[in-house]
Amino acid sequence: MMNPKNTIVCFRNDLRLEDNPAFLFAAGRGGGVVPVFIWAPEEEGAWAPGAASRWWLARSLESLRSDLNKKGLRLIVRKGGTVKQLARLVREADADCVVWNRRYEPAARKREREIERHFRAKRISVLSFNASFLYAPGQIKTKTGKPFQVFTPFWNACLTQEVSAGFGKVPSRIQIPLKWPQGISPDRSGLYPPCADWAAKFERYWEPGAGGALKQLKRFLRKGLSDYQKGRDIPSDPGTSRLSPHLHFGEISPKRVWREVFRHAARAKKSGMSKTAEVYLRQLVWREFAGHLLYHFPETPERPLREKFSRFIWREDGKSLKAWQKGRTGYPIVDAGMRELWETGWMHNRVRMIAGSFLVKDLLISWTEGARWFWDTLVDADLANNTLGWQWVAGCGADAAPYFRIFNPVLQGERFDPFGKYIRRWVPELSKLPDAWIHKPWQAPAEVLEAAGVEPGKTYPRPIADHAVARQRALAVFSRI
DNA sequence: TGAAATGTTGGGGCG
DNA sequence: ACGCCCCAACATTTC
Repeated sequence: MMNPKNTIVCFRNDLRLEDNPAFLFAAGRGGGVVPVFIWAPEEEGAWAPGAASRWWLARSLESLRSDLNKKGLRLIVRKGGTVKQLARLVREADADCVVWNRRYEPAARKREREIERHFRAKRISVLSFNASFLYAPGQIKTKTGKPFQVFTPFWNACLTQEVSAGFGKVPSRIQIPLKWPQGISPDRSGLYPPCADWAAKFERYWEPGAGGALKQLKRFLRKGLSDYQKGRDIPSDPGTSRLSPHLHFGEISPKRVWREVFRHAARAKKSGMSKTAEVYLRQLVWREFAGHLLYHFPETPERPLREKFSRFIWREDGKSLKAWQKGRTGYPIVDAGMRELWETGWMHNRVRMIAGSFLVKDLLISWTEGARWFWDTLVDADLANNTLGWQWVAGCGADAAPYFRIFNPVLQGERFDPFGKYIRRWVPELSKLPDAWIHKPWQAPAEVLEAAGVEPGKTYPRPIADHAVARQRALAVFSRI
């Protein structure tokens, strides 16, 4: 057999070297390895990466580039037209094989089929792998072969299947191609968001890249996991894993997370899966469920899964939408969440549900507006997770909250932020209010407000909707479906 | 991965 | 000592 020529590894949402099947395949194949990243947002349809995602991506690519350099490899960044660029790279790098890890979003799958068709016709081998899920989308099915639409049976079905082992260590020596194709630097590719000031703040909160992902996992295992069941619901505490952006960009593999959580919990508990580990792993499988649903129902980013909701008439209310986006609804827990999002590119999941419920049920504004805003501002923006989350809140998706499940922002605040720690951090103009009023400043006596320096309507907005009234309205409107 | 309305129970104040 | 009422506290139903 002839010696293999060079192999192109097309990086996508798998920005790591460990546990990366496409990269490991290329490294083990014998020829030189040519790592490339092609920036082609115009190929993502309506869902080109948002501003926060682009900030993360640019930083993560720098990290990947540096990790590759340590192996003597370069990262070739190209812009525009994935098929065209890959075809050029194959010629310029003298390659006979193109490999990648699959993405499962509808637009990405379409692109991958084009790549396969193009190269098969040219006798270039193409090979792709699942690196982003524990179970490849499409793998988990009901007994009748249909996709699950309820989480718990999906979870049970997952548990009957072994999570396959990871993909092994990166070899210490990787063959380098004789000549490198030209690339551009990521900052010339248009990745950086237009408003750099806004994204600059993110530097304080995140470390994109495989190194940062691993650090975050270790931190979570050390500090968050043992009290996860309670801690995950307290938005003022660092009780959640905060792995979502790292997982989205594939800086760490879910298999590795699964393995390490399992091992850590087993060591602490002698045998079996401890309760707290199970609660976390369930969350990880919610991510699987989201990927699975988007795979089987590719139209759901734009349309409700449950048909009946298509004819629901949402309110058009630009003013309220703006107030929600800016964290000026007058409901402290909602505003704190929206401001945390704007400041850090992330929001605690408990607060995502509260803020989402407020938009959809209290304001009767379409979940797609919420999804669009999150898409642009979240560093962990992920089409599958975002779609599932918003359809869940609106009650129009799989295993969704029933229409009458409406969050009361005051009660939720009092239950999950009893001492107002989260509010005081993100809504500082209320910080001097006593705990008893911090979640409902409009009810506070005048002297309390004055002592705290709060002037309703001036220093902090009055509620833009009366929750009790809004709840009745939502019940009336939703019950018609 | 709610909240409000409604129903039930049991202790204690009081005539 | 007894029955009546009030109302927390908890449970169940309804939206």
